Amino acid sequence: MRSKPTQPRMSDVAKAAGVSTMTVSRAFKQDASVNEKRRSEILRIADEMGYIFDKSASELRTKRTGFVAVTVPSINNSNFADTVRGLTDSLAESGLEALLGYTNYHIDQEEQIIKQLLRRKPEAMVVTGSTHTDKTRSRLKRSGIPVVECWDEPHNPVGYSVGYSGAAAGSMVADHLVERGYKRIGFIGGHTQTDTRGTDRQRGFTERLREHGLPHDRIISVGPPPVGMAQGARGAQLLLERFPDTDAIMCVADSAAFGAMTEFQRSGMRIPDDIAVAGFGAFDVGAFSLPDITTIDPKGYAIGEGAGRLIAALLAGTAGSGSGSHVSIEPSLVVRHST
Amino acid sequence: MRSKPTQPRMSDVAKAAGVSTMTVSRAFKQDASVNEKRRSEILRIADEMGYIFDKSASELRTKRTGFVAVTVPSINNSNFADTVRGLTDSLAESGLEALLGYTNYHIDQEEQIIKQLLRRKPEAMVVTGSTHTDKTRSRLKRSGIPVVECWDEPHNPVGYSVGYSGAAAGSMVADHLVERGYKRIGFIGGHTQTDTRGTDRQRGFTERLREHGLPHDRIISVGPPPVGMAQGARGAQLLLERFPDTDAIMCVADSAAFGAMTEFQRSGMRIPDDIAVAGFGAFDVGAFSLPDITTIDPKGYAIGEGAGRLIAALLAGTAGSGSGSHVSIEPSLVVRHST
DNA sequence: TTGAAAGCGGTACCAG
DNA sequence: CTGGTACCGCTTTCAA
Repeated sequence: MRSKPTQPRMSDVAKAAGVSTMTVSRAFKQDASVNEKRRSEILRIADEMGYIFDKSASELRTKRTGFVAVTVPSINNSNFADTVRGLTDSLAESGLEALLGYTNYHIDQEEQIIKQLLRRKPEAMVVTGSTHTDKTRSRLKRSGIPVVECWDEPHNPVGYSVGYSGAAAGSMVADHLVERGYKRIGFIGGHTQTDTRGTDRQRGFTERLREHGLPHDRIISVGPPPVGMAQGARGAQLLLERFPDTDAIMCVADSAAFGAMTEFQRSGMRIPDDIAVAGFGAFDVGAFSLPDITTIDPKGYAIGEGAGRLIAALLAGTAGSGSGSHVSIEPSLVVRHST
Repeated sequence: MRSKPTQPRMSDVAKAAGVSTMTVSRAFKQDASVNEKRRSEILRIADEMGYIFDKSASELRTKRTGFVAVTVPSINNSNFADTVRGLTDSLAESGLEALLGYTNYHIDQEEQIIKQLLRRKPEAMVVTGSTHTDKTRSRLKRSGIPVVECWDEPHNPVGYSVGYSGAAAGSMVADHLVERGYKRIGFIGGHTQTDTRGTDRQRGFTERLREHGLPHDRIISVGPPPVGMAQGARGAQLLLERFPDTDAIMCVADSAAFGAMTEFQRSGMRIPDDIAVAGFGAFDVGAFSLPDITTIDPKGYAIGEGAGRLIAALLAGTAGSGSGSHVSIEPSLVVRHST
């Protein structure tokens, strides 16, 4: 039985190496001036002792944490996963890490998560969407660090933003369906209150239908996000009950589109002959399904990458314009066989 | 223009509230003894000043960070997402947070991530799988904190573990296919070197085929993980080239199974009449596809929950048995129409 | 290139 | 219930 299983500190390493604590500290820095031979010797000894650098102590003294906090609604969504990858990759180039929190699509949970993350003093903050509680907004504004809102084009931005207009994306799909000759077109989405980005798409979609002089009231709401396959299937049932002569629908996400499409197929309908189906998000499932599903590619990786680059520039003081600037990422229509 | 935009410290709040720093510190703790009226007053003032508690300083002094580090291969996989949810939920009951890192299915990346996470002094560490670099193993062992390996039944455990035998899961599927009368059965999976958990399933699967006296060499390897829909589709093509008379396959994951199944369907084959398809993971896509896909439910949420409870017990000193104990989560077969 | 001392912002500990 | 003091482990600063 060992007497004291306490972790070694930097001073313990210093003692073992016969140098001062400062020299050990320098040995652990990239560019500090230490005798090279001595440095490798120190690192060897530290490793041997099982020394683990204490980030809390370092952070307290340097006031640099080297990380960016990120909040996403869900960790199981390929769009947000792409954004996190893009962000992680681009931040890595500046030696920054990303620390992830997830909100479950609830702005109240977001408030808690952001509060906790801010206590760790991130160098910048990336959040998803532009709908936040008042407390969150004021905390972010007062935090003194760069804030980037992703996946949206905020009307009332907290700071910077990287994304696209969800409404514009919705109208792209509407135009496409109208061009294809569909006349009785519906939309399946989530609750207007909670699925805020989905509601933007819906608004752009139905608004454009109206401009084309088509009915735009065939809207099915299937509950709070995430709007997945089960919700899409349920939405398809509701649509057939309420608007049985619908000839095309857009779903708020590809997962829902797949759920709806397979539900239609189960009831004997053919896609797109009996009903056309479009989605959003360019998820894998819509690329491999039978038929494959027309969708919008929102460029999730590019959004994350853009946010990461913006932050790197801001922290390096290389930023161009002033606060509140927006980086636009243009989504693209991907036409496939379901329409 | 303000002169000094520095964030207020606890002592600033104390000054503003006319109390000592200690009293403010106590006001911020759950169960500390402070005059209730004074406490709410202090919290109000702190909020008004935009004070943000400094976790680094607190951690340094208390040596408690209140978080558990978790590494998962991918953030875009519903199985791991379930585990993270289960873990987060159960840790929350003990007032602990989960901090997430992801490894991209690479043990070298895992080594880096774990090194970084350990510097933040987590109270415990949850990792996915039981394959790690030697450095990672020794770091984890020397860290002095509880370590839980998830999603596996390690032969050579680092500490605790919560999961199931991948091989046993594989044999369940083999038994099912044999029972259904299939004779020429294949497997589509990832590289043996990198897709370690998938390889466990494959071993159990082919081993059981051998025990049934059936051919067990119809193995298609489609590259490193993640083995998704594209890989499944490619695997289906390769299978038809190499073993055209195959009458059933298991895929290492439902995503791959869906990719393979739709590829078969595109080439005119019917499922399960021309070929049966089974997957693994109980992903949504296999529940809504046409036909729906027979799979194994690995109970990802339960794994996370189990790990969280184990950690909570260990940190509270309420743990039962000694080091190296394993919590078994039994996966279940979900029979659907694709077999 | 190296070392000594002070201090980052909280909290353990002890006194009142 | 409240306050004073020392100190957590590392790094800034200054001197050698």
